[in-house]
Amino acid sequence: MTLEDQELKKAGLKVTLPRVKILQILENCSDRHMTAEDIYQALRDSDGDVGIATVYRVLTQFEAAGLVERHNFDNGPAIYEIDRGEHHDHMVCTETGKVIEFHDAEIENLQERIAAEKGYQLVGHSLVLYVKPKSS
Amino acid sequence: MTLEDQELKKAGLKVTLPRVKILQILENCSDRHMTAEDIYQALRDSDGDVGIATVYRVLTQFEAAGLVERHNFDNGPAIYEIDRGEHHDHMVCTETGKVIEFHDAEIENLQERIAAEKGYQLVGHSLVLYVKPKSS
DNA sequence: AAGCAAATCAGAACTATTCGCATTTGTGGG
DNA sequence: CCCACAAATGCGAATAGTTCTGATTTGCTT
Repeated sequence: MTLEDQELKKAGLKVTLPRVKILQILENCSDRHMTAEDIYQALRDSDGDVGIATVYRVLTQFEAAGLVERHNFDNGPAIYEIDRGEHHDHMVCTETGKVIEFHDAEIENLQERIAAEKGYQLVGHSLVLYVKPKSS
Repeated sequence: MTLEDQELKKAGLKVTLPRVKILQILENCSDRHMTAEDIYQALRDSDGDVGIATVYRVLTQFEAAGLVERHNFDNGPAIYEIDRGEHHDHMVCTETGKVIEFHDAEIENLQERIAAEKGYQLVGHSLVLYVKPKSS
């Protein structure tokens, strides 16, 4: 029983081949941020016959189970990353496409305060900074 | 020559019926935030025969001309609003769908600083707070 | 090892948006 | 004021991303 198997069990999900493989791909990918299509290609390149529909279905379940997070940058496809329990926001380089994670406690606090000022309770947020290399 | 006509001329766009009507709809809509489909329906209800493709085309041109702003909330359709030149971010009520605008100079500054710290220059950002009524 | 619910596959369907092309519509020049 | 011509439009088809459907397979329970 591998580590991935245990994670799936813990999440109350049956341990199937597609699920294990997708979890491994997400854990081993270099920059931690992949689209469903990226994962589908990675599966295809390695061996198996996993349909794109399964990739989406599994990712949605993983999200519901708290194993991965889904983000929507601008208008492209959604990107997925392993949820390590450390909340962070993203910065995307408009020239290289590079994704950088960051966390700022002050911004988080201000968000709470702004919601409260308008009579609401914050339940979530999405913050993406679009940036370019300093000198260009 | 109406006000809308002048705005279009100033933006270097030919004054056509679809463009004038779409601009009016956006200016008169109650909460200032509409999807392309909303606008298409509003046109349909009033009278004319404007295709959905034209609605999208015109909105894209308006955006390029700085007349409207497009925003992508989560994974639904894009929403459009008249650009009054006052930058603001959005808060969306997860229960009522209500959209509330806000602006916070401090958050804006922090964003600049964070980008700079990582060696980048901020070129844009997207911040959406998902909220619910305080007592529920 | 058998049974059964859960998961998967392939392909169709769906939503949001854009494209191609034949037709129509504004606009500047005469 | 009218004409010509580029620009804009309408419609339907195309695309991208994602979800659904229904028949088949797979993994957990005993």
